[in-house]
Amino acid sequence: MSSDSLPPGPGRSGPAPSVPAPSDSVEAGRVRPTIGRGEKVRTAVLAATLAELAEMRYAALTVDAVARRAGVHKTTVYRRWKDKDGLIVDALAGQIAAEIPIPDTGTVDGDLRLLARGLAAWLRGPSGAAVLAVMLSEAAQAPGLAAARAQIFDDRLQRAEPIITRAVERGELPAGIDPAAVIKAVAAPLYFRVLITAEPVDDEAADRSVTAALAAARNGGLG
Amino acid sequence: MSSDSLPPGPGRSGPAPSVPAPSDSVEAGRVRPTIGRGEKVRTAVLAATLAELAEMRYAALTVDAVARRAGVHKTTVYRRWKDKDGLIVDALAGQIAAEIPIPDTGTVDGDLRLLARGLAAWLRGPSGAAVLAVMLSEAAQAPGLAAARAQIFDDRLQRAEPIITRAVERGELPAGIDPAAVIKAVAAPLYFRVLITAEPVDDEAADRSVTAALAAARNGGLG
DNA sequence: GCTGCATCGCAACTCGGGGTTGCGATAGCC
DNA sequence: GGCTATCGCAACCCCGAGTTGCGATGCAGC
Repeated sequence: MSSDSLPPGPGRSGPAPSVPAPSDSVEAGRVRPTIGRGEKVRTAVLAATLAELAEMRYAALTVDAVARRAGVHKTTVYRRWKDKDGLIVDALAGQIAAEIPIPDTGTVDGDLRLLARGLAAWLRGPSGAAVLAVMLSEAAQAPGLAAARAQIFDDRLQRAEPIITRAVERGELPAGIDPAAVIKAVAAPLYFRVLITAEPVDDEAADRSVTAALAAARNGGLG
Repeated sequence: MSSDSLPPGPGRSGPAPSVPAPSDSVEAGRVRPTIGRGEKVRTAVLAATLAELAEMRYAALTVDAVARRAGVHKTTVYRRWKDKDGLIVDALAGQIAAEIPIPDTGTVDGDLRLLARGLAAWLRGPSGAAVLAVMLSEAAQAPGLAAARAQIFDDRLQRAEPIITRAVERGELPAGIDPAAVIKAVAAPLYFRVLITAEPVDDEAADRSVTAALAAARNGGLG
């Protein structure tokens, strides 16, 4: 399956192998930056992958369709990415960076409300759909994806926790509360709606989840 | 390669049509006067499907493997079920009947705690894994599965709501509360753990979700 | 026990998607 | 304008979803 497909990042430099050795994973070890044609192909294919993925049907995604959509030949895709999983992981890696904004309005209510609405919007959008489609597909077994999964949710959680710690400092929430538990309590109903009940994930749903989470948090239900 | 987890067993599912209609909806085109050999094949294939489903991911399930496991030829499977999706829907229809018990202990706390623990056990077990694997796969687009999904979760929800209405009558929870919201507040964190954070879904997690849901419910967070 | 019919086993097939290979065409950089 | 990496292309392999025709067999009823 997929194996390592690390996002290239800003600085990469592959030493020798002109002909991609098998260890030359996905596309990280490009010999030269090749900013000309190569990068254009790369972004086009990645965008096409996300577009196909946004249709929420992971298994229905064919490499040939992605290639055609990107105006590229199937072989070219396989020359740059090890396999379908690698391509998807790489495409999603870009989406992971597009984080949900962590607000700082001065009150927990405001912060959580904005956070929840941001999460709801993300879940509603093509990016969230694509990430969820892959995360919950059988491809989630792939090691690269397991890491990406942790990267998405844990990092996102960690970035949101200051909302709660600030609230505790302000006296809005009781000390001894578990920040992560509060964030999860906000997020869980929204994921639940998307994945299980197929109810709409709108601002109203976001607000309700915040209300419930705060009610629980203020009365010892969390932490 | 672990052994089959769900043998048809000495339990139910005799010749009596305990699960009558839903199966026929899938392969309605076929007349079925067969009660002798046919039923044995049917239960064997269905059990094999569940077993494969529980230990593998959805997309890795091959009809050939199911047939071999059931001691049957692939053609026979296709003669009884329209396609792979139909087979899976049918297999899961039997699992839907295996409900999570709805307790009645006399207190909301007790009821919800048992309910949550039952749900957690189901999510942990092969049946829950199989249902979730299919529900969240691309097969969820299939019309039969959309119906099955609603059947599973909505019916289950409706059966659990009396827990809350009883609690309101006893004065344990404020009137005007939304019973469905409370049940969902109990369930959502457990699904969240299974699907997103991959945290264990044990009795402790179940209890925590109940505590949070009740804290929210008693303080106007739900309803 | 024997026969008739439904069902099952089997092999051989089509179709499509994943993934590979060799070669020729081309576009970018120097 | 040349050099070389990259791309397009066609042809190929492998495997799993479904299909088909035919022969074998189990299960009635007699």
